[in-house]
Amino acid sequence: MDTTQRTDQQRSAERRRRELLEAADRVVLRDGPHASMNAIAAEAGITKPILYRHFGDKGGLYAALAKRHTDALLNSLRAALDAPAERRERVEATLDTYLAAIEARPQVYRFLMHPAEGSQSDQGFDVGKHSAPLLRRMGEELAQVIEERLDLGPGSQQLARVWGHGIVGMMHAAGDWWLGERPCSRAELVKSLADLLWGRLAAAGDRVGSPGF
Amino acid sequence: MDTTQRTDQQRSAERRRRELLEAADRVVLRDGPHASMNAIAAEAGITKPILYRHFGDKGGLYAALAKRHTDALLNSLRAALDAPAERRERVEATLDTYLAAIEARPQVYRFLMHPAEGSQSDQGFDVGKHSAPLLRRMGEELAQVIEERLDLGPGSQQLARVWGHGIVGMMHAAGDWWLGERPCSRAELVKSLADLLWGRLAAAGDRVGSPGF
DNA sequence: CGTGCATGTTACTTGCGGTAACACGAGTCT
DNA sequence: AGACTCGTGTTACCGCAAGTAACATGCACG
Repeated sequence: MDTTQRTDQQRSAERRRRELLEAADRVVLRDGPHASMNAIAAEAGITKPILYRHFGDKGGLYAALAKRHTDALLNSLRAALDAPAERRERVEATLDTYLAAIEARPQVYRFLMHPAEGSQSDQGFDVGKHSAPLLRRMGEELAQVIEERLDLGPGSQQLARVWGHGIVGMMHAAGDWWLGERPCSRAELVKSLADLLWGRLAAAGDRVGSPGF
Repeated sequence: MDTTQRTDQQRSAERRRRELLEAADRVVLRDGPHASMNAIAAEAGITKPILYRHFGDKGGLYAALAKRHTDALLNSLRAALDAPAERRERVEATLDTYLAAIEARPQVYRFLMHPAEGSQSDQGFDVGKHSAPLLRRMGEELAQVIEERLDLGPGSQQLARVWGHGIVGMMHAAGDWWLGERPCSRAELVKSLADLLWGRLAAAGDRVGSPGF
């Protein structure tokens, strides 16, 4: 039978693919996202064309690589998001999980936000493709949780999606800035962001010099 | 005197530089951020080395190009942010201004978020550099406004910066997603985001199936 | 044995960023 | 006037990375 054959070959190919991905991971984490295919192939102990046979092109490799890390991070976030605790606690835990992840492995994080290399087309208007898939997936995921758990009245689905992407973007941008400047501890950052989401911006009083109008 | 000479030459050089920037602008808007230096030079009616004499390298050209658009956008945003109106109105006006800008010229917007090409180093850890300067500048600007206008108690400066970057990130991510999928009108998006900032997330009730516990 | 077929290689093409070397024109100094 | 400088422009090249073609090898199956 050729089915057993094929599965054997498939297994072998998948194992090989995983090895290649791990090698690529090492190189990308060492040299940054601009690592060359030659370097990755060398790290894996082989030569370029094999990479191309496995992943098509550089974009394919990077997509596969990104998927691993993205899946891992999303799993952590889901755990924090679904924990049996109060809403504020869950929000803070999720923020903290994300920030801890990007703090622990900045290169991974940087790579994930960066797949703007091997993309195709670039024709005209396909905006919204360059923003990392990680952000989109996190946004959709969060939107789903929001919509499942919160009672938002009419138009809830759309509102949840806006909020999902918005909150993820807030987390991302603040984290990016924080990682660069380290102006405060992670816990302080988490609390500040949660306060923002809890409406402290709207609740704060005006300063003396600017009375309303 | 050579001063008058020099100023003449400077004037001429600056005019030339502006012409080159406009040509580059046309090409980048037509071909996307991956436009080649050759293409830009051709559009300007000259050849590569001149571009390099004026801008150093591709990163320099892109930085100069980005600065123009960034300055323009920031001016619009400042106007909306400083308008004599209530806080909620100002926030909505600012969001709307930003979204209108990226809606009107997606390519410009895409380019501004994209200067990950001509960057240097890429050594190890300089995370926080790849995120577009536009986002950073917007974040700092907003932080300043927040800190000037709001009474946030102790630690206000730090809090304002976190919020500035966070809000800008929220606006950016939501705008990026919205521009790609167009799930609703601009006005609806603005209102949803403002609601988020006004604490509606914290105020919303739980859905039936998940009673906290 | 020969026939597939996956895996691996060397060697090449193409295209881009960046640079060196040379050429022309206009104003300046003596 | 002639030499000198200096900004502007060119052609032709280097180095490097993505991607591909063509060839080699090991191994199963008939």
